[in-house]
Amino acid sequence: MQKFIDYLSGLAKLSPQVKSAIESKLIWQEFPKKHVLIKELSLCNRLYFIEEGLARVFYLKDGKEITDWFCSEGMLVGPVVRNFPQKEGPHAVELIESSKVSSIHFDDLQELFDTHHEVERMGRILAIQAVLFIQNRLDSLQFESAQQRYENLLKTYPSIIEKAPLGYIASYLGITQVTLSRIRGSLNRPARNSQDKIC
Amino acid sequence: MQKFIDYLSGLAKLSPQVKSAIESKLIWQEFPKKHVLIKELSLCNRLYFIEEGLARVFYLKDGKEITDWFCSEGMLVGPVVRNFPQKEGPHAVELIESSKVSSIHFDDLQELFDTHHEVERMGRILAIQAVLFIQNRLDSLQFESAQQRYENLLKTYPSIIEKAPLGYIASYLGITQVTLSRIRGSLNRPARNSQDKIC
DNA sequence: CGCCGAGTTGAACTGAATCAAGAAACGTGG
DNA sequence: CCACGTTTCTTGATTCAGTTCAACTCGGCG
Repeated sequence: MQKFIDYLSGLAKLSPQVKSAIESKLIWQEFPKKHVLIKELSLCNRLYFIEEGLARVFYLKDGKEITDWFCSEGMLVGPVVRNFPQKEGPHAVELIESSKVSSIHFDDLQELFDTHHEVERMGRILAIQAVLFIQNRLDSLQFESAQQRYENLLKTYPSIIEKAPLGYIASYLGITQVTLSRIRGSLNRPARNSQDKIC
Repeated sequence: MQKFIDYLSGLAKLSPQVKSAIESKLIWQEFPKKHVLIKELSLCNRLYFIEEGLARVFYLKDGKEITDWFCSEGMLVGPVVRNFPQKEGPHAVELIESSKVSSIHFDDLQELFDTHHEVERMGRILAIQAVLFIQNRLDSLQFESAQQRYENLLKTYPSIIEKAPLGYIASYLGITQVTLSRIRGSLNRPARNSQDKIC
């Protein structure tokens, strides 16, 4: 719970009384692996913060599950990211690992926005961060090859690659399982030339 | 100038005194075609609103100009979109047509954020809109073919296609001029089958 | 033991990039 | 106003990354 507050006050300065106002609205929960944290983002009325664990945000596209986000420790999930007012499609959030989460009701958040200028500012900065984050993904999708994108993910979020199954990662990267498998293969094989004697 | 205020108050309710506080900070300018409105987004200290005309935001990538945004009437350009604090690369903004713009200094904007909760909220909502906008582009880049993307642009912003040269549009869509030219060709040709006698 | 989902591998196919050469349009200066 | 070079656009041939379809492997589990 403290982590959540710390995260938020890292975005914008929050006075002690605002912090405790936020804190009084938070709840803390622990859920097992595969728990469905949010069934449909558009109907979801809580904003979650992953204290520990790993979740994935996904949706159905032509009958296939598309992962469009992994939420690891210290990240937010909820209607803020994809949905404003309450529009947009049926994105769901499922836990990949058993996880500890803090959350706040959207109505409470809205009230905090109304009553505290500081919170509103925090919300603005949060949204701007989201812009920058997505901008990054856009650039990587536009200019990098599948392999480069995989390597970047490997660099920035190695934990995701260890924990999430291949198919999820592939759809997050915007490629097929098959391609991702080949990339992995080609990433391992070249090493042999120098050291191993396999032949 | 009024358009700018109207646009902003369309995002969040602004009281008359806040409106006039904003208005007092605005300046209005007119520039000819090809005028460089912003040389480097990262150094830019004004937020512009296109009242009339058309601009493009672009940057250099491996020696090539990449257009990453067209700003037509009723849109904002400036450090808000791509740059927060003052980081990020050398994005520039050039006018494609002669244009009329309103603008506000970033320091003034910051002051308005500080002094008026309403303005802060407006800023938050603006950022969220940017998130949704980019999210859309991301989805279209991930799932749509070059042709679909072109057709969508044609539907949503036909004016851009009329006014901007091919190369700009292509790099905005994330494809080459060559491909875009072929798409155009294939979009015209099939019509012949039904009506014309060319053979 | 055989089934099942997850991952790997092969072969054929495809959308778009690249390279390269023309054609059209667009100033700019004589 | 025409001749010129320059940029913008079109078209063809080739290449390549990544998809699709399909078969096959492997570890786990009823």
